[in-house]
Amino acid sequence: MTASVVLNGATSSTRVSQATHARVVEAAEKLSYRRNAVAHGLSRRRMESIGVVAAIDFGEVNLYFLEGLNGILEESAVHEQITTVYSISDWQKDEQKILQFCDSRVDGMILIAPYFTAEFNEKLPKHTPFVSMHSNYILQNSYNLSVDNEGGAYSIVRHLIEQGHRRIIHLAAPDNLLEAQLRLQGYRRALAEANIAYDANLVIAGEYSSRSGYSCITEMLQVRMPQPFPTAVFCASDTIASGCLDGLYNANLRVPEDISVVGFDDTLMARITSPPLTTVRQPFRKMGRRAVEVLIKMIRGEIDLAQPEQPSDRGTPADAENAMEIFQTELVLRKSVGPPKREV
Amino acid sequence: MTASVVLNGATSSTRVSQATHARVVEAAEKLSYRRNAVAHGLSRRRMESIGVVAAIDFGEVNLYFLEGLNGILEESAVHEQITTVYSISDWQKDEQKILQFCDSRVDGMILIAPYFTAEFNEKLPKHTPFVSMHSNYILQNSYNLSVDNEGGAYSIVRHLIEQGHRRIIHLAAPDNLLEAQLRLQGYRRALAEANIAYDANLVIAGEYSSRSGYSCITEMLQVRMPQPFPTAVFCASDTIASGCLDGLYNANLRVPEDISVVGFDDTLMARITSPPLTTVRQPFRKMGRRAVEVLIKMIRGEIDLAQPEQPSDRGTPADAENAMEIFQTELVLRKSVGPPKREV
DNA sequence: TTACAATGATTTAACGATAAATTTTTTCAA
DNA sequence: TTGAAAAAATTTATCGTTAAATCATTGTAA
Repeated sequence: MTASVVLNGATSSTRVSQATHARVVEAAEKLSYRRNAVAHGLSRRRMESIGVVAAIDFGEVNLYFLEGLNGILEESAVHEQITTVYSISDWQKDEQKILQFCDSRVDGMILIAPYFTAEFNEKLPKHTPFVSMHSNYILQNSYNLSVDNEGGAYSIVRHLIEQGHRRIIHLAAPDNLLEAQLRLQGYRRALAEANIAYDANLVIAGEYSSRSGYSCITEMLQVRMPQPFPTAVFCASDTIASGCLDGLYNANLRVPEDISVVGFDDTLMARITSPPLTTVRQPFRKMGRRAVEVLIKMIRGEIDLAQPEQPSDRGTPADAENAMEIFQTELVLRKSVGPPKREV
Repeated sequence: MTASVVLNGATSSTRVSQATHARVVEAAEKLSYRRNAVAHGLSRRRMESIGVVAAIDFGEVNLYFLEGLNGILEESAVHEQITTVYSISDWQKDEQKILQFCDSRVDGMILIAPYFTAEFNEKLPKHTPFVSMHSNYILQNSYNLSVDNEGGAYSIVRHLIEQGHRRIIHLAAPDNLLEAQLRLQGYRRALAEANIAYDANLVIAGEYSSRSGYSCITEMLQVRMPQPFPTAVFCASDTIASGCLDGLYNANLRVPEDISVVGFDDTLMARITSPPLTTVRQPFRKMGRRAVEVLIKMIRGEIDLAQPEQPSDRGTPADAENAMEIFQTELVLRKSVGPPKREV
């Protein structure tokens, strides 16, 4: 007990004299004592650690995830929180696994790009605070951090239009993803605003991978062969765009001279493709940091989602809307966009 | 107790009847009981979790780290181990932090590319098993997984020589790193074997970043201006190579027509530069998996480094050499190498 | 019937740290 | 010198789980 007070600063009523204090410190030094975090956690009912659940694709390095993770690690280091990464392969298949992770090893969880059903949402343990990032479903009883997908898509398509493009392909993400739907909406809004008719033939949905980008653009060029020939491609992610670039290269189309290409995300990928991609920056790192900030507040009980309304005399009532934050995107101009080529 | 036996399979002498068993299961279901991993860990003195310490550069995404981490996550999922990532910014400055991580929250540690002094090595807690990957120092009382840096460098430089190159720049890594020294040695061995005199003027040491690659190649071209003009560059990493490619592009040198470039690592980077890099593949993922395998054996006491020699009658004595495994590299041929250009 | 398994249920102690309560010792004013 | 407050030291109970021991049934063979 004395040791606990001296070395770990336990807040007991125990008092200890200078002499004893010194003796304890000395003994601890000699034995190179180190507090057992597990026992400490059990006693305090707080492990000072947070969990991150993410579907890291085992087959391919997931840059998207890593940028967010870096933000999380950064911020949790500041708060002296230990970060545990729970890696799953599929949100649907691994539901049981996710529940298992909530075993009081961590005090709260950050879910990166979860893909939930409302039923599963119900099953999440009530005592664990959750923060979601890039969720495809607005989680109940959780704090959601999202990005303005619609606005981001709108702004980059608008940028293409401002450069003179009017025939713009969209290599979309899987259309069961809310994110993908919003990006498509942004694309359509920009077109509508410029009085460009929406042509479903120019939109093709694949998945988030460069392989998919490659095959979709190839199908577009070789099978669909839209007329008049498009002068730009809006890809739903940088990864898709990188595959798209390969496909265009194979088709002997130069970027941006013959055709312009833009991505979405601004991961490392966008900087190292050739040409580097004009894209929409998602503030992954910032969101990761914010996720930790919010989660810690939830753990400390400073944010209570179950109690959306505060006593009326408190001024600004924290309402249910606060359980969601939307981050703005930013247009990043690089070299993959040029003016449209005159008709071939 | 009964619940513990029924639900968690505790190996107590406690016996439970069919009826009680059913009642417990039902109650657990109703309460959606989930074992408290912390209490379990305290009692069993095993958390079923491993820690990974890595210096993730906060400023830039670290692909190198991620590939290894993916292997680790993959394998630890197989063994139902929880993986905690401890991120530090500097191995020297954060020594205290590293010691703090050994707080029995994890049963063992994997160190990715640690940079240790012998004194610090001494301070590592004896009760925690350590496995190092890509260490720049052979850790005592730990299991070291390394890659054949010398051989890898040798093979790729030899490949350049076989293509006809004789004037080969080496953009080296920081020379306080064992790894960098070994790669330089491999470079020299390949040259020596082909009777090419070593020219210190062609070697320039920077650090592992594309910025450094850019500035080193630029200095080489604009300041040192070696004669006869080199026809190839051996970069100590893919990241360096990517910067080098930029520098060459700026200098209006085409790769591989005017000059060939090779890297080391075969991270994602090597696949997406333009042209894609011929490089040396490090089996990151495999090493990550192996690290977990070894660590788990150490935790279970199946590998005991303190006891390198087994009783003589046991056949193959596990000797101290077993505390180290060296992985072979593999040459990956892509598009960044061509025959040397005739003298300009 | 007694004895003795076999079976089921309950209790105790431990993991290491902590909070609070209790006991012991010291200090100092009356 | 006494006595009460202050300081120091010690004890007890708890966190949730587990291992082993003890206790209480039941059934079965002699």
